[in-house]
Amino acid sequence: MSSIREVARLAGVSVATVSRTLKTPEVVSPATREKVHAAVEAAGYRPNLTAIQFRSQRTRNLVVLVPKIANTFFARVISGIQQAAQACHYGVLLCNTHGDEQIEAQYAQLVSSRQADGVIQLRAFDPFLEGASATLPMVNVCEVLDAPPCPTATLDNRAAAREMTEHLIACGHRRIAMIKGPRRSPLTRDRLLGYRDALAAAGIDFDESLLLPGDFTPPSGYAAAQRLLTLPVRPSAIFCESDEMAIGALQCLREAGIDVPGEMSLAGFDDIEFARFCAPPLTTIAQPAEAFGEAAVEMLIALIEQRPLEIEHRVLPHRLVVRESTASPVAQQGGSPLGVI
Amino acid sequence: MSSIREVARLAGVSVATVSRTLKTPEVVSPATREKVHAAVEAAGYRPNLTAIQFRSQRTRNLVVLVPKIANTFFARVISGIQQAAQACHYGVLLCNTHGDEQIEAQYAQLVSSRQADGVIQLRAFDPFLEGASATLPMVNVCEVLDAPPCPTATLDNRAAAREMTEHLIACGHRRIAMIKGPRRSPLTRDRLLGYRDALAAAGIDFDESLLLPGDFTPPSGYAAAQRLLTLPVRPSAIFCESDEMAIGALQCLREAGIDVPGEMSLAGFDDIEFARFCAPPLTTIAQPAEAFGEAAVEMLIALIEQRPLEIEHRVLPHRLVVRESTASPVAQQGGSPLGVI
DNA sequence: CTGAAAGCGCTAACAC
DNA sequence: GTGTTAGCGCTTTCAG
Repeated sequence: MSSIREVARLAGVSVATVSRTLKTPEVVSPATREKVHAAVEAAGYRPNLTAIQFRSQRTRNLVVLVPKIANTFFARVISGIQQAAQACHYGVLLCNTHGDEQIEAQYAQLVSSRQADGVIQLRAFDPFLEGASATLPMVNVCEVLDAPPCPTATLDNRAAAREMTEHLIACGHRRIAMIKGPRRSPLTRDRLLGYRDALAAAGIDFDESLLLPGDFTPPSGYAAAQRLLTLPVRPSAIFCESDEMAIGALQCLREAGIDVPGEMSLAGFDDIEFARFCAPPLTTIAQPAEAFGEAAVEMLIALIEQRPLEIEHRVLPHRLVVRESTASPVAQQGGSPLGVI
Repeated sequence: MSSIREVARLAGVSVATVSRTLKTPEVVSPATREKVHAAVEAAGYRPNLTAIQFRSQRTRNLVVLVPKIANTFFARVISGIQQAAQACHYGVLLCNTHGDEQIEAQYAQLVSSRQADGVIQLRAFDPFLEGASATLPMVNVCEVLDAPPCPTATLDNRAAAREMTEHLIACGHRRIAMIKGPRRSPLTRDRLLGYRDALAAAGIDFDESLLLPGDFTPPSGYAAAQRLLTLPVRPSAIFCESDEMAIGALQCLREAGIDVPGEMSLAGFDDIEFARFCAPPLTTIAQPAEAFGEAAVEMLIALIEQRPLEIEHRVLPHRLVVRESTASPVAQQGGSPLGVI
C-alpha cells in the first residue's frame, strides 16, 4: 500500500507537491505534474480515503434512515438517493430502522461521530430529530412533519386525497370508505382532511364508520376490507392510503366474490410498479419516489456545504392515475366482465 | 468537539489511559475507569470515527454492489444484509450499478481506497471480479458464477427448475413454455438444465420454440407471453424465471381473455410479496432473500477478519410454493371461475 | 497499571 | 512553483 510519500520519492518531489498535483493541479508546473502522474502510476498509488476524510473532516457520506428497505416505495426513494448522491460524489450509508427510535438515534450518531456528513430521514415522529437537527445537517422526505425542525420534501397529501375522492364522487359514488395509515401520522391526517374537503364540497355527509385503520401493508388492507364488508350498508368505493393495502383489499374482495369495479370501486396511493399489473389495474395517486430521493440529496448537500436553500420545504407533484379499478356505481349493475377477466 | 485529549485533561490521566478505558477496559484499574467515564460524560465526548478508521486501518463498512435497488427481490436481500451487518457493528455502503461494470469497478475501489473492508456483489459476469477478488475481501450472492473467484451463496437453480417443471408435469402438462432470463446468465442456463431434466425424466421431447428470452421485468414477461400466444400449437403451461415476468405474462393472458389456470397454467420464481396477491395467486419457487443477505455478511466478515470459512460455496434452500395459478390441463375444459374472480 | 511519545496518510500554512 | 513542517484524533509500543 504505497503512500503519498512513496510517490514523492519516486517522482523526486516533496509530498506537498504530490498532494497539490492531485488536489489543485493548476498550481503545479506541467513538468512536475507529468513526473508525479508517472510516479503515481508506477507506485500503483491509491489515495487512502480514511486519511483524507480524517484530515479534511469531511466524509462525503450520507446516512439514510429508512423504516423498511424492502418496501417497494422506499426502495425507489433509496434508489433515487443513491443515484443523486453518486452524481455528487457522495456515498450512501443505509440503515434500516424498523421504526425503532433507538436504532435511529444510534445511526444518527454516525454523523456526530463524523462517519457521515448528514442524514436523510424517511419517516416522521422523531423525538430525537428535534435535538439532533439543531446540530447536524438533516432533511426529511416523504413523511409529513408538523413542525419540521429541518428541510423537507413532501406531497400535498391533502390535495392528493381530495383529488382521488373527487374522482370517486365524479364516478357517482357517495359512500366512500377509506383505509388509512397509522392514526397518529400527520400524513394520514392530512389525507383525511382532503377526503373530507371533497365530501363537503359535494354535500356528502361524513361517516366515521367508513374509516378503517391500517399500517400500509397488504394484510392490513385485507383485514380492513373484511370489516367493511360486514357493514350494514356497504360502501360502493374504497380508497386505500397505499397500493399495498389496496392489493390486500382486492384479494379480500376477490375471495368474497365481489367484482371490482363492477360491485366495488377500489383506489390506492403511491402507484407502485405492481399497481398497473393488478386485476383490474389499480387507480391510484402517483408519487415521485425517485424525485423525493433526489430532492433529499440536493437539499442535504446544500446544507452540508452551507449553501442557502431556495426552498426550505418542497412540495413535489402528485398525479391521479385512473385505471380500471374505479368506475361508476351505476355500471355496477351491469358488472362488465372486462374488469375481472 | 471535544477530543480524547480534553477527556484526559478532565480525568487527570493521559490520553493513552482514556483510549485504553474505551477500547480495553479490563487493563485499566476500576478507579481510573470511573474517572475516565465521568470525564467522557462531562466533556460530551464522541469518538471521532474517521480518526479511528484511519488509525486502525479498518472501517467496519461493507460495500454492496446491486444492479437495481428498487427490484423487489434485491431490496429484500439488501434488507438482510443491512440487518446482519448492523448486528456485527458494520455499516452498509450501498451502490446501484445498473449492471454497469465501470460503476462497479469504481465502487469496488472504495475498498482499495480503504473506505470499506469488503464488497458484496449481487450479480454475475464481472471481469473486474477476477482480478479484484484476489486482493480484496469479496463475496457473491444470488447469482451464479461458473468459476467463482470468491465465496458464494446461491440456490440450486437446476433442482429448483426441475421441481417446478415436475410439478407442472404432475399436473398433466406436456407442452410447457419457459420465459427465461438473459441468455448469457449461468443462472438461467442452470434452470434450463433442470427444466430439461424433468422433461427427459417424463419422456417429453424438448421443444426449443417454447423457450422465450426475457429480462426479469414485467414488460418482458408480457412480451414473451404475447409471442407464445401466436404459436401454432400453444403451450398449456408457462414457467417464468421471475415472478415479475409472470405478473407481466398474467396481464397479457388476462387481456387476451385466457383464463389462468383454466386455460393456461402459470408459474413464477422468487416468491415476491405480491405473488400471493396475484389473481390467481402465483405458484412459484420461494428464494430465501434475506438469508442470502445474512450469508453474504457472515462470509464476508469471516474473510475480512481472516477467519476460515467452513463452506466456501453455500447452497441455500428453495421451496416450491403451489398456489392457484397452476392446475391440471384437464380441468382447463371446465375453467373454474374461482381462479379468475 | 499508567504515561510519554511516535506515528497512521494526508493537507495547508509558511517559507523560500 | 516547490519544499518544510506541523499537526488532524487516535492507538500502541515502550518505559516506568
